Amino acid sequence: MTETRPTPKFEEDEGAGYLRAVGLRPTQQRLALAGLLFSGEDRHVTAESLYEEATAQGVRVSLATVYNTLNQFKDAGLLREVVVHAGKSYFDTKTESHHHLYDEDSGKIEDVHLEVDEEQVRRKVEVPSGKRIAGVDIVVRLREHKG
Amino acid sequence: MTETRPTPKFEEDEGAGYLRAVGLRPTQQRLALAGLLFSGEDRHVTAESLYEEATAQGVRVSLATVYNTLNQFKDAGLLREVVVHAGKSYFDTKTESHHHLYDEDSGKIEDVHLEVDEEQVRRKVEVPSGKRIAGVDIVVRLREHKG
DNA sequence: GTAACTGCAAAACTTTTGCAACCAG
DNA sequence: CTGGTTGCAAAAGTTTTGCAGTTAC
Repeated sequence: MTETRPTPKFEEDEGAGYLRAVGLRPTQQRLALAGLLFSGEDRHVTAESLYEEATAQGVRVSLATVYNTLNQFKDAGLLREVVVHAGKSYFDTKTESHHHLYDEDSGKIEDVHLEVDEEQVRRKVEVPSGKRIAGVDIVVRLREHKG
Repeated sequence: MTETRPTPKFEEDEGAGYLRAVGLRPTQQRLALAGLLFSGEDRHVTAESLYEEATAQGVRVSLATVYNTLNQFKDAGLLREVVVHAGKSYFDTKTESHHHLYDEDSGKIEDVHLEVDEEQVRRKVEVPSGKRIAGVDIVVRLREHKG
């Protein structure tokens, strides 16, 4: 790998291999959605927002397939789910450890890097036997100053 | 503060004042639900779980009213919402700063006390003008060890 | 008495699912 | 070909809402 520029995780002409590598058949819809998700900057999407984006670009895909695809990508480790609102699922293309800023008024999510002592968390928390810590999520909630 | 015994926030015979203090008319349903929520230990409920509990005790209340009441209590500051799952709203009777352990398999929530340097968070985060940090929530997710 | 509140059912949303048609290999 | 995928519509699950009737004060 020649790391001279921000390497996109996904290349239009080799998307098929990218999906096969995680056990997913590279279908038209998956390739198109992966292209939207992984070709550029890291991003946060909802099923609805990705569906609208795909549709706007002329990609023929159903909302149900977007939901299914997002969940498949999540299970394959290509996406992370971000839980910030009880009524909506957000997905983040950045899978490395980081945390989130959530604007409760607009619904916008941004990444924030906080040094969390995961070791401190592991020491503080009594993990029941048979269980493991699947993740530590921090959400910083923003609201308008006036109520 | 004389903290010699676990002071219930809510006393059956003075629940009315407790609700009036936050601007809510003490109706039968609100008194009954407040009794369930605030008479004993701190607890975590969903609308559904509280509705079932109330119904089991013979309290006549509708699910819609439980939803409305939980949201009114939240707005009044008597409850905190805990967002751990995109498809369900949880409410916590403990309103002081603390964090949560969430078992993704069973859906159970427990409190966990982590010393988070809120000041560090405030320094790290660029708060847009007109916005304030409404809260910093940490969720430690537990899953079964085998996948 | 009257405004606030409740109950019910319906509506609104988000997400999942069943199944016939379709497509990748 | 053949099984994995997709699309559609329907179903499922949670939460909100409209409105007539009830209740607190």
